[in-house]
Amino acid sequence: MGKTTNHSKAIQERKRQEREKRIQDILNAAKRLFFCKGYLKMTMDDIALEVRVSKPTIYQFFKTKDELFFSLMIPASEKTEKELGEIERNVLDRRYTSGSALLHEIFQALYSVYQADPEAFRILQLFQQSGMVWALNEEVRRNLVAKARSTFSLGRSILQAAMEQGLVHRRDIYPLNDVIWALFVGIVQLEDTKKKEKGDDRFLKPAMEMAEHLLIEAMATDWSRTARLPLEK
Amino acid sequence: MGKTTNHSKAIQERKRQEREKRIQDILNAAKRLFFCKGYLKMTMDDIALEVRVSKPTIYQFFKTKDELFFSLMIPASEKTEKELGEIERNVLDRRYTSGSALLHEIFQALYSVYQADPEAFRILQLFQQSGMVWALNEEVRRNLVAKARSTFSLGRSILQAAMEQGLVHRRDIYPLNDVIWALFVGIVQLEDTKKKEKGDDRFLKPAMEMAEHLLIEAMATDWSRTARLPLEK
Amino acid sequence: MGKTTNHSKAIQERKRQEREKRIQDILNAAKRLFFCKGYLKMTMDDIALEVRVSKPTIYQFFKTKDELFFSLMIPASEKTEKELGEIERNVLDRRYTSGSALLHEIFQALYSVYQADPEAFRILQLFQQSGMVWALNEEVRRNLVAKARSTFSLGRSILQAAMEQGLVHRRDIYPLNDVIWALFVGIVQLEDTKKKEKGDDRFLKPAMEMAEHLLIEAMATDWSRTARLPLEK
Amino acid sequence: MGKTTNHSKAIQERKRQEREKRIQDILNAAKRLFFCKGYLKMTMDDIALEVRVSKPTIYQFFKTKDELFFSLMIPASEKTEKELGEIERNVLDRRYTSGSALLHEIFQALYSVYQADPEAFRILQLFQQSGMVWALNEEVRRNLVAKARSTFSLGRSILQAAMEQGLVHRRDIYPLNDVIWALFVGIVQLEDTKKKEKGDDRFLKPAMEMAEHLLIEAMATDWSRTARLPLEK
DNA sequence: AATGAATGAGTGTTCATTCAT
DNA sequence: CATGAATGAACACTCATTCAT
Repeated sequence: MGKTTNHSKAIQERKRQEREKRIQDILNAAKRLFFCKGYLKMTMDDIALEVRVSKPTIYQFFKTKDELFFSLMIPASEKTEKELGEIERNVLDRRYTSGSALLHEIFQALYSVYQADPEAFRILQLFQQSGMVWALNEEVRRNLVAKARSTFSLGRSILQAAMEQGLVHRRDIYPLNDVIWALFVGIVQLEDTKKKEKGDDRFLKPAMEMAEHLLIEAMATDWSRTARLPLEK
Repeated sequence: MGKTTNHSKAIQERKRQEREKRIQDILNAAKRLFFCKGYLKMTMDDIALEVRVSKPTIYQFFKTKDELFFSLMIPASEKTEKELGEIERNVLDRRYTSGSALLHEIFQALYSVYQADPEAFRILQLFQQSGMVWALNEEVRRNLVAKARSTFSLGRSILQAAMEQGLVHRRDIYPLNDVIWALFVGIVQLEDTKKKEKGDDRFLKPAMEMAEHLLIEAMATDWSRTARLPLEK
Repeated sequence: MGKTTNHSKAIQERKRQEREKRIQDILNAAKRLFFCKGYLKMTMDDIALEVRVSKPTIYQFFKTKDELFFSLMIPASEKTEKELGEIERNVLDRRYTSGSALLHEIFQALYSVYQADPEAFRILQLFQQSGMVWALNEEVRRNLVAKARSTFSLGRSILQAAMEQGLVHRRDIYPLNDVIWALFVGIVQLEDTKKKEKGDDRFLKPAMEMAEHLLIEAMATDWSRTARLPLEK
Repeated sequence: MGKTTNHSKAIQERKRQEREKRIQDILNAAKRLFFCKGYLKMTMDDIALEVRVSKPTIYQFFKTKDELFFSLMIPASEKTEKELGEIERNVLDRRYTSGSALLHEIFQALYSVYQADPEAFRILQLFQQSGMVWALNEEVRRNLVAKARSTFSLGRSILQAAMEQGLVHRRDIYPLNDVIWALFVGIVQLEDTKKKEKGDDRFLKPAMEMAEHLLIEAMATDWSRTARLPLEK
């Protein structure tokens, strides 16, 4: 009997893995197609064809097209939360000795999220910005909005602590947080547009570095007076 | 005979006006619907229903859906060009005595474009960012891309002159220009998303001001050393 | 008063002529377009554009699209009737001394109708054969059918007389008449198809001559025994 | 296990058959409607309604309306080729001892194609003659034109051999071939028109026989001198 | 008489989603 | 589980025809 159990356990495990793999295949295909054709122009047929699976099979894993696309965004969303959560912990533990170091880390965090899964990141943006969010199920949407809220809250918390520790100049936290986020997102989008047009993304990195520099100059207490001159050629 | 002429002239004039008005009505409805439902989800039927006109009537004025939507973007695009063009002329004429004044003016310009027609502005962004540009006619798209290019080129030209005149710190112009534009666009989008969620836009102004402040601090030569402290509460 | 009358008469006359010309222009444009695009694919807009007249103006002269196209066929139809009528009169007057002469004349008649207005001739065929006739008004259709009937009746009458005069071998008149007509029409259509494909109509004439030859050989009493051999190379 | 295999095989077979039947139903409905309304006036809705199937179901089997209608013509086209091919083989094998026998066979062949599927035959004609061919896909059209070319070539080949064997009088092969084809097609069309008008096709057979007779008289070497008189009543 | 503008009623085609097997 | 087949509901775009002027 033990044997049987082990055997069937092993089988079950294999099945689970296959299932997992199938789901991943579908998500990857969906992601790829999302960028070739856009959300509305890409069809379930397209995905099914790409994964070489029948359409109903996709519906076995995802109740609707919307849900499928929501699933695309989860990893990026969670990684953002994780990365910012870590920075928050660090700043609350007073691990940063300068504003520039902190800001660098924040930018690194956001950038690493983007790097880890650029497409997921852009999907997240696009969904939010294009109003597609409103086409989603109530449930799916609430989830998405909750995640976004939590991310923003994390950002404010970090800034709050940083100001209290004198790492960055004091400012109104709400708009400051918005501006940092907007700056990052704006660059990603702009460079994304360029990439689509010109086919290369060599502009993203310099823009990111420039953004980080400007932000540090404007915000970090350790930078303002001393280290400026070398930057000017 | 003079009477007749006047009469028919008057009639023609009225007809022209009615035509113009009808076009405006269509454009307005399209704009509104664009934000309720998005480009692809909104149909020509929707528009026709809203304007209380038959579908073919719309096709009398706009050859295709694409063309209709392109028409939506023209005013914002042209206003941007005009405003930045003026600033360029001013900076070439050395009318600005400080970097902060120039940067303030740039932000004002962009902001005024946005204010004049917030929806058109967002459409412009959305089209570019969502890849819908690629669904447009070759001709329409080329036009759009050309406009964007010209705007960016204008921005770089302004920065170039400003650096040469010592108004702003020297930096690599390309990414700097990108970052400024991205910052502005990012804020508009972010606040736009918020607005959709919460229904008010009281967050836009503070974010804009914050962005301007940060930019001036980081870029303007007249600000760096002296005027910082008062800003910190 | 006489003067006035003359004057206004002249004006009326001019107007009538202009009207006539306009109608001709419309018919010509319609004919041309009919062959470029086919009946259903060609639109009233197309015609209006080609004649540089507004659409309602066309409706002033032709109640419906159908009527317009019916008008296209009238001349060919009438010419056929006239030509065959003349041959009938000749044969009844015993003007033909040989079957070959008569058959040659019949073929000449049909061919001349075709030559006079090849497009009208083909329209006539196409309408009949494609079943478009059934889309026409009852009235218009009846007219068309009546014309066709009269043409066929004329043909039979000619054959009848020719047989009685010993010009052609005796045969069942109904199918014979049909076969002659079918042969002629079949050639026109076949060569028409070829022309569309290859762009030249140099095949029509030889085919016609061949058809005439064969018909004469098979039908004419004056040919059967004697004149065959020279035809064989 | 054998059972299972058999079972699933049987199921698959049944499914294939049902599919085949559905396709046939669609083709039949299309054919019928083609003659009621013509190609352009008949809609996919009409067909769907007739087959009592939803429109998308039709699109599962036929990519476009064009393709559907092209499919209508294939059988007739292929049967023509097959029948003429057989005759060609026979004549090359010197199986025919008289021109009249050969010509009779040719007419029989064409007539049998027509009989097997009169509507398909007429569609073939109509498409070619109405210029609808030009509305088809490049690919579909090329296919059609190729088939037609091959049929004509076959006809010429037969005539060539027949002349060389002294079965028929020597003539210019190209126009002769055209004339035979035109005669046959012309009769079908003419009688088709009559049928539509009067509702019966009792005129087709006599006309066909008359055509065959005339052709044999004019062409066959074995007929010319002797057997004529009995034909005359 | 002539026309600019308007429209009702289609067209072919697509797609997310659901069953029956 | 997986799938072939089916479909309701749209959608962009067209066209013959009619008014108001």
